[in-house]
Amino acid sequence: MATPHTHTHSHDHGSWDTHAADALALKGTRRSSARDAVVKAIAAQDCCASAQEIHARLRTGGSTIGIASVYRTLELLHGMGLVTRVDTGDGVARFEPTHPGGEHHHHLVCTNCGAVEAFHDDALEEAIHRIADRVDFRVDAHDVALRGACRACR
Amino acid sequence: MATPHTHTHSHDHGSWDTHAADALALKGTRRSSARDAVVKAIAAQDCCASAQEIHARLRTGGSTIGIASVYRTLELLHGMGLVTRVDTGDGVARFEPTHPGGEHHHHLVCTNCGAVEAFHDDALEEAIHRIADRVDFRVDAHDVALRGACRACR
DNA sequence: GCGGTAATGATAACCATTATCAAGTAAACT
DNA sequence: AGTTTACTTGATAATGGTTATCATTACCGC
Repeated sequence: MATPHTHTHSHDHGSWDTHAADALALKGTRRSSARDAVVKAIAAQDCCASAQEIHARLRTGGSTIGIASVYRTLELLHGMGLVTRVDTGDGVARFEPTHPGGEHHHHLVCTNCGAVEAFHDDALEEAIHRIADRVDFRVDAHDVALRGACRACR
Repeated sequence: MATPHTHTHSHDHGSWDTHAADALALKGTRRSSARDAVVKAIAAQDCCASAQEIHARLRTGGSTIGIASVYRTLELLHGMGLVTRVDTGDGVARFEPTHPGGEHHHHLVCTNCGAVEAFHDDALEEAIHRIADRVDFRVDAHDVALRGACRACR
């Protein structure tokens, strides 16, 4: 039923890397260091990150990538469904890898400090699938956010 | 509790209109035409609307309200929990009345044309309440968005 | 190697949202 | 009623994330 969620940040994220590379090759995009860097950065994320955060992380790591390339790559990946956009409510778009297997998580957002945690729940997924079947809408994706106070802010 | 001011007294207990007016009076805010106009506009909404949309609607209706007052009022109402913020993913914040009874809906967002529809589902609410009980987080609110293609865009 | 062109990085432009501030006004107090 | 106080307003400047522009770079088929 409900699995406790702790991001171990191990090899369960490893396949997204090649999945994304394959999809990009199939689409016929050229190879570039900027795009590679962003894809690699996203593959290393355990949860969502904003364009600015990814950019800062890369620059700190010695890259000379421009912020525009980060936004461009995120837009490209998002359009291809390789990345999921997460809105935490502060007006900043965050992104995280979309796993090919379909497994994903949702978010707990602290309205006080802005912290974001992930969780997964099968009953929730089941309920959403049932809804998708009955509405007059082709549902491609879904996202859920629970808002409140994290342990530290409570 | 006799309010010393003349305002359309609706005896419809549970309506958002009077609920909001009571909450504002309790908080001790002054009465102003700008705030009244925004509250009235929100009360008339069936679903979410952005600050700019509310502003445009009011100006079209002859009001001289400034955009800043719309944002200020929305911020005030949101802080009081009278209004719910909805992020549809296009980077603009939308708001809709938070009903005192707790009944609420979620959204179907068309990723093609941006249309937003509302839906409600008891099983979904039940699943979310169960999650709220088990996580190490004080959950105050939640929102769900199903994304895809609406009937017209499909 | 060459050439066409996708992709880049710097930066200007864009736009929703916020902050500022002088003027307006509701409520309290004579 | 007049006065005072400070909350509120509307116009506008400032902020900040995101997007568009553009000259330059560099990938890749030939």
